[in-house]
Amino acid sequence: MSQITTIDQVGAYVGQMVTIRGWLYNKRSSGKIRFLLIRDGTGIIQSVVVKSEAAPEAFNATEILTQESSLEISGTVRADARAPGGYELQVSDLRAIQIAEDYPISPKEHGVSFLLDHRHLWLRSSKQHAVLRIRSYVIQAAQTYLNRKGFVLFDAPILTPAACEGTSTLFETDYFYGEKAYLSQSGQLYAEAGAMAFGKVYTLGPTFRAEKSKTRRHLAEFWMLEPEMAFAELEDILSLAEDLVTHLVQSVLTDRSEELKVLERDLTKLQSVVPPFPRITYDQALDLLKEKGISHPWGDDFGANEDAIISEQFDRPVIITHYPLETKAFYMKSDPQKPDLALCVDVLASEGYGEIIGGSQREDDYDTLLQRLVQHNLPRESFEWYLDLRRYGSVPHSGFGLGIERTVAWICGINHLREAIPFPRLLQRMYP
RNA sequence: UCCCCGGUAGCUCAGCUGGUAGAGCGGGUGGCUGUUAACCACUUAGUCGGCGGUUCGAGUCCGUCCCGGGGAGCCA
Repeated sequence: MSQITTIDQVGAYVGQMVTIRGWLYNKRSSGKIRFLLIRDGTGIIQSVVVKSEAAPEAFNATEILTQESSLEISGTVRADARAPGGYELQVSDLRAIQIAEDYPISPKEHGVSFLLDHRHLWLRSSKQHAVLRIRSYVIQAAQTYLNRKGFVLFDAPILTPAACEGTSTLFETDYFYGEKAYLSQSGQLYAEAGAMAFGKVYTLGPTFRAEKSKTRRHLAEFWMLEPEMAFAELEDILSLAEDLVTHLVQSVLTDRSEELKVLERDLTKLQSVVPPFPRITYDQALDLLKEKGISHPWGDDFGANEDAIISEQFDRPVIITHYPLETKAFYMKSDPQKPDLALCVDVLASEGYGEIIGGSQREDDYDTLLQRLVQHNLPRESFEWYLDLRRYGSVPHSGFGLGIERTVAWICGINHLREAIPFPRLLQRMYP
């Protein structure tokens, strides 16, 4: 048996014999010469089986190989411009491990519903593969970035006793002894406790929303990255958000160019994602909408349409701050200059991808926070621990949440969040 | 919860004003020594989402339910 390697490494073995273990992606036959496209998770390579050159058993094996059959294949690596990827394998030996039967996903077109029913197999196709590799890389790059800045990974619980924000609908489940538990919609409140302990923390994990959202921008289960910093004001997280988003986009551009190519992503759109991002206030956004002929009442949050029109005006993500306080969550701090505004931020991705970041400076005064809890009809008992953070050494602090799937979908240029997570949880769909 | 669109072969779809279902792909068989979603020939393939109604006759019209997709609201 020759040197076992992976497809992404074959360039180092030109002229040598190697063994690849993988699956049959597609095959073409022209009688006595057969072309097998093999994938192994790291890439795809074309293998050429010529009757006069390969072992007879190897040539015969190509006969029975069906799409997605698993196999082990040995041959000489050759550079050839005719092969997709630039290298091909001149096959001398081939062993089928398992013959796949009636693989449902053909290289032709399929509908969304069918593909989602076969998500466990759909993951193998090259576009999905590229998206999920970029997802993996985005999460890794975000963590590397934050770790380097001195942030501590601080995992928040998923089972929580009550609403974090008191706004959205939560998934409810049974806890012990008749108690109820709710799936977390945000790790933020816990991250605030972490910030008071460690200074700078971030949570990273799944969050859950039980709203019956039925759009391409919503998932019932999605991943969120939530940095939280003590001794930080709104301005500090605006810089952090801008810097983090830039870092993610530029890192993918340099380190995941192959995947972006598979996705046929317009790179110029990503290349322009560099500081400074435009920063406008809610009031300025209203003016901007008015210029476009849209009158939006002061006090109302923007809908999908407004977000799209605002972000269209810029070639990079836009930072919107100072929304009306009354529409926002109870923990947001009001602007001392204009108390009816919140010290908060939304970052809208470019190209109409919508909100990828939402954050704020947090209310750090005990009495004000308590008053706001009451205003929002939230049960004080559930938040005693949270109030403690303002009793014992309260400091100005701020943070935001970055939606992983929205960020990945935007970077990849795909039009639905369901492709940005391995197994999406949607309103009508929890299988597979 | 509301609004719009859809459900016909394993997949993607066509099927006009009602007259007993068709193409491409896939599967199968055969051919081809450089294919690129290969190609060529032959072949296989259906409770037309369910139920009820109108009609001599319903994939087609009506009612109703189920399932899916897109959007609104909510938000990452």
